[in-house]
Amino acid sequence: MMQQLLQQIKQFSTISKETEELLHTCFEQVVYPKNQLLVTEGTVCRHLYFMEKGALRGYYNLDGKEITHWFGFENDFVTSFHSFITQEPAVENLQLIEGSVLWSISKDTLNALLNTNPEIERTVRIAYEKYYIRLEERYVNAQFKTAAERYEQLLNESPHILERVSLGQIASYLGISQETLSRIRSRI
Amino acid sequence: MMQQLLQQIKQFSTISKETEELLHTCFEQVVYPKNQLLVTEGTVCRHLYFMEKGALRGYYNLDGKEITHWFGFENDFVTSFHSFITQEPAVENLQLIEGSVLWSISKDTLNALLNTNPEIERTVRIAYEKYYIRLEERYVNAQFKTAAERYEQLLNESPHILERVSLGQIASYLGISQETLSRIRSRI
DNA sequence: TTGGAGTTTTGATGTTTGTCAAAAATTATC
DNA sequence: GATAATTTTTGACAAACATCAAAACTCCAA
Repeated sequence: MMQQLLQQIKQFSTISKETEELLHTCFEQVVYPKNQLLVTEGTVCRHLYFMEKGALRGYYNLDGKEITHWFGFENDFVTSFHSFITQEPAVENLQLIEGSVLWSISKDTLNALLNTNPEIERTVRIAYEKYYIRLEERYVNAQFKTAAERYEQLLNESPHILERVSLGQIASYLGISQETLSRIRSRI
Repeated sequence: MMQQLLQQIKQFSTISKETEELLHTCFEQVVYPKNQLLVTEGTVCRHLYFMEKGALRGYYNLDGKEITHWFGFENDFVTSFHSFITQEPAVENLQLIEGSVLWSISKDTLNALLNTNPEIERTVRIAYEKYYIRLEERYVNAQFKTAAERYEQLLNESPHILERVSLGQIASYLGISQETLSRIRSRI
């Protein structure tokens, strides 16, 4: 039932049968429709989610425009990390862009797990390592490549994104205007 | 002697006297002159460093140009994180831009600590949380703010960087040409 | 199947930033 | 303290990208 989540966790670090049982009691399945907001700007995010199926975008408002700064898909752990970690109000919104199946765990429950189970502490530590270097890569791309290069990289490495997300949101994610992205596409 | 390092560690998570003793035996002080390379592109980075005093930059080569993508200063843990975590060859160089005092721990030693001491696992997990949200913020700035905004933010939040790093390196860090940065400065 | 909302493309024009070259200022070295 | 090396600034022009407006395309619901 939550095989997919457990499989993903085991990719970070092996866990015992007992820990596996424990996790079963701590995650709760939630199913939400397209456009549902998972996290809302200004409110504290108290849950971490594992995305079993579906897609979402993180965006924030700048001068009346929505800036999409990341996407989440199958097998991603998603939340407003800043808010979830610090328990300060989120500065971003997380919106489902497809009807989605998620597994939810609260901050309190996760903290209790971290306090009592070293295997989980280890798993989370390793997960952060992976997410850190993934973000680092994204940062270098964002800062030091041209719009066309960033688009081509997306095309090569994450073609699924392009099929599931509107052009305007991808342009925003790449940090360029929709018109510029359209022109880049027409000349590739 | 390594008070500064221990103090920084305790900001992440409290540790017992025994763990503190243990850490004493695992970190080694190193002193390097300005311009020394701490990590070299193409070689695997086997050490994590804590910077007690000094400054460094991370850069990589792109089309014959050196792109500086981050700086490290006092109280930062520094390494080529991608290489240190994956033990694959580094794609970047870390160069001291001042004579520096660092505390070094090898990947093997750290792994041994992580395997035997849950307090350290916890501390590292929390350190990653902090470093993750710090990087996330840097990412959003890089992608969605103008060059002038990024410079002003640097001016407000990290004026020490500007005093210790050359204009060319700051321009590179901001993702703009040196000439553009010079012009931004002249009109502020 | 058709009207309309939403999305994508195209055109014209302006702004920002990059590049190349040279001058000015600063710093290092003897 | 004079000279060389490096860093920073300035100028002229080119390229990349944004903005505004309108046209073309998609897609779904009545």
